[in-house]
Amino acid sequence: MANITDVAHEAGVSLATVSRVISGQTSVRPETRDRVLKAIQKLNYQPNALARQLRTQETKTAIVIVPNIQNALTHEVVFGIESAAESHGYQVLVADMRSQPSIESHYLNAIQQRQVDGIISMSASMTQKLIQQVADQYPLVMAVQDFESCNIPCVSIDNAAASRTAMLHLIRMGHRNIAHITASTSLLLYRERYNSYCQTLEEHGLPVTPELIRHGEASFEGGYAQAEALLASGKAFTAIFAAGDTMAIGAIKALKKHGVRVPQDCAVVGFDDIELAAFWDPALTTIRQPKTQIGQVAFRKLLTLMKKEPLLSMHDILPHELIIRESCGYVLE
Amino acid sequence: MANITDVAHEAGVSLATVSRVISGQTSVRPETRDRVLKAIQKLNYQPNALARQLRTQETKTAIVIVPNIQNALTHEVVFGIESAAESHGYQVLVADMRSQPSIESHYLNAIQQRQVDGIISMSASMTQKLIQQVADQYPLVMAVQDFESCNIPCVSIDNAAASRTAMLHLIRMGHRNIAHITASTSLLLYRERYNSYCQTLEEHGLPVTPELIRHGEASFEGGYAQAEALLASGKAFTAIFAAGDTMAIGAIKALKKHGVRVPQDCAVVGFDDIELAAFWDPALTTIRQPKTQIGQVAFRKLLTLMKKEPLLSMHDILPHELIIRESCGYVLE
DNA sequence: TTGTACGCGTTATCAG
DNA sequence: CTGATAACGCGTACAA
Repeated sequence: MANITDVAHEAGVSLATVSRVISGQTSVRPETRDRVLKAIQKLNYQPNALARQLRTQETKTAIVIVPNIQNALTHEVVFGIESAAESHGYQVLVADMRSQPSIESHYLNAIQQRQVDGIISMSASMTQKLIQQVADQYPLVMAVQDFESCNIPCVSIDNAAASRTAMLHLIRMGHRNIAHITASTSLLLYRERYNSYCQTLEEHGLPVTPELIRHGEASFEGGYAQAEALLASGKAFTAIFAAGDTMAIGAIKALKKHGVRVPQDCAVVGFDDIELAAFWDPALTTIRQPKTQIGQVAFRKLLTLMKKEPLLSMHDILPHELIIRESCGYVLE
Repeated sequence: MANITDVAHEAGVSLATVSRVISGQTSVRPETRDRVLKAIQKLNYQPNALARQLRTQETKTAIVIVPNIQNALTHEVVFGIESAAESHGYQVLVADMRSQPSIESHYLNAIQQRQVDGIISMSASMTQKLIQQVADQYPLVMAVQDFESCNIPCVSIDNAAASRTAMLHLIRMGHRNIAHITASTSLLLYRERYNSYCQTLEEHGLPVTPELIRHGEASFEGGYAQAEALLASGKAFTAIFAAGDTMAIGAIKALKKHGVRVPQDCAVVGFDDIELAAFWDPALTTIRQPKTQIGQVAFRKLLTLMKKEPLLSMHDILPHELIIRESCGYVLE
């Protein structure tokens, strides 16, 4: 494979000139430039990225850590990151924690070994202390997920407000016994949604019934199991607020299985607005996160960090949206 | 950030010795080794991957091209690739064509610029000529997808045999009017399934009805639209063989919407066995591809290519499996 | 067993 | 506008 010296030789110039032609930064005499370009063509020359990166000390690459790329939410955010990255000449490298559970060390290595210039993390499952340490040393921004009272740049929606939106929708439709299906509140994101659920209930003088709150796995199966547990508890409820669409969908399946009609007998509202939400039967009423936008903003934030420019804000809050479909029935404003 | 020279200085040895300690190849006197290790610890030294790669001329990285990582099938295969890669000390870089439609040039660049050592492609959407060219020059293996009469290493199931299995299941259950929902036969994989559908029908003296064969998009919506077209055609059918689970699921939804019960009024069999297949209502009877295994075998094949060892076989055919669930009713052997 | 010196392929500085 | 040359950080013959 041809290298820059070969090209220089072929074009009858010094390798410095070839470099100049490639970078296009400084001016080169048109005829010289043409000769070089011809030589590049002829030898099918491609600059060696490694050598360039070693020299410039930057890889133009960001790594993004995701809990599970299979997750529809994650995927859209990554899409946003990639589109923003591409328009700035950056590559992105996706590290899926599902494939490599010891990803902490893995991505730490990636940045310490200078293989990437920055990190976007959508996972909050490692210790806050560790990630804070990394964030102190290297460009890092959290997306979707966040930590409590920390000093790490972050892009997300206002989970408390979004949950409140969902709950108000349910309450406005006359529901008084509203159950909550969620995942582990060790993740701030679920904690915020849970707290907001309780608070909104209280604000409206509605009871917070422990039996109607179930924590489980954030998956189809998790939602299914939790809905069954709800049914088995014997406590009456006419609505479920699920802290994620997969759980909501699982719950709907369980309800249907047990002869509970959705939305007639029980309304369900989800969270995230994954692709399947619109296709499920009944179509899911849910809170939409601006997934692509979160990704784009996160990358731009990372970019200013990588350029060592000052951040305008530590935490960017993007707007959420209530998407009304079939699973709650309709409400006329 | 400390480099190897700093460590050498700290340990009072030459940088060559440090390098030896790190690689562990040649022998170093135990006390010297200890001094070096201490220095590494103290300075929190991490070798610069770029410099190392530039020097050794290999990145220990493979790139995998996927049409859409969101696809459940794709994702499992990638998982298999990653697990095999990890156990051999390789990293894998996933390039999603959805994010970067001009991926051809992209991955070509990646390997030409020496950023990766090999390629696994799950996409057959670029021209065969181009990919053949690349395969001639660099380590490349196809997975899941394939090209006709080409000379590119490949790992997949036997699509014709698998379709036959699905069709035989339907025929054995007494179906005589079987429809086929599939995607564009410009992809060999769908062409093989389609041909096998026709052939199996003919073998059993059953009619091949053009109106009962619909080509569309391989998605929920595609399957939905195609099933509606089937219904609208007025031709009678009691079963559908869908060339993909997403299409099968979309079709089931359309059938239900139009009052056709599955499996009582119409049986449906899918292809791939994606995660949702088991969770959909009714649970989908389908052909399972050994997704993880395909990935693992593909990586091992790539590895022998990268090591410049001879390939034992050009095309590895892995076994498929008929998974019987609810969407066809049950058959007693 | 250890150290010296060169080269991997670039970019950047400094003369000319 | 162009050319020589010094890094970037590492691995490895070769010599000691």
